[in-house]
Amino acid sequence: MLREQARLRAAVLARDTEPWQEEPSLAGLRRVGGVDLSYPKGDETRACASLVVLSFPELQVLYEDCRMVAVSTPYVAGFLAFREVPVLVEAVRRLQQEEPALQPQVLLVDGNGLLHPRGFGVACHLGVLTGLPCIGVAKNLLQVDGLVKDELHREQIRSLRREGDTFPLTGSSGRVLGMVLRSSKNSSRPLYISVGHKVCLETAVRVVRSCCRYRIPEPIRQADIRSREYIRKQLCSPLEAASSGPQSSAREAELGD
DNA sequence: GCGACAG
DNA sequence: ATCTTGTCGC
Repeated sequence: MLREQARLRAAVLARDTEPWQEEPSLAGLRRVGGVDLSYPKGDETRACASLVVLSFPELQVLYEDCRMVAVSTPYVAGFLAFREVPVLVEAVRRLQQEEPALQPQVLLVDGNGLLHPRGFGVACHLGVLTGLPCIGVAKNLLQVDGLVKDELHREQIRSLRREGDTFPLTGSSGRVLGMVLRSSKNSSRPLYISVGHKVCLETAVRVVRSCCRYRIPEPIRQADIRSREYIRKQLCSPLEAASSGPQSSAREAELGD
């Protein structure tokens, strides 16, 4: 997996590539996508993956795809992409095939982009494999390249008084790996924004800010709501499967031999 | 052994 | 990620 990350990392573009990104007002941006996965509590093999596309700047849901999928790899810190990206790439392909006109101009991804142990988080990974501009949006700081959640960091967070306030995350390497953003006037908990693919950090922060009705940007929030609701329902309704039992592969495997 | 550990 | 209720505030 290390080899694979290094190979794909070479294809990451950390700068803007589209006309609307040159516009401080984001004029020309019409569709923003969001992805998220939710997991049933005990099950390590399945998940509900959802991809939504919202209109911009209205933030109305134009497209939604939410379904149970099989996940192959377990979650390992630093390798989240290997667990979540495969099914998300499938979701993007379905969208491109079934509703090409609703293709998002940028995708908000749960997790980090360049703010990663090897500079290639899930937002970069998904971006490279889909070719879509991606932005990493993490709810927690991944301590990397000298960045730590010490008292100084907490003080910097306290200094973010108004929504939209930010401060850069500069690693000991001198590189700015991401931006801490206060996305809501209500919550003092910030968001950790980083470049995923084909978007510069400044544009990334601008987009996320413009998508926040609450702390979590609307595209990701809508994807999150849908996937966890799907899990919640199917977790509370194994009752109605009792009437006509067509599924009995487990019993066949037992008695068959 | 101790602490970290996106989702 | 998931386990979990009420509660305080606008």
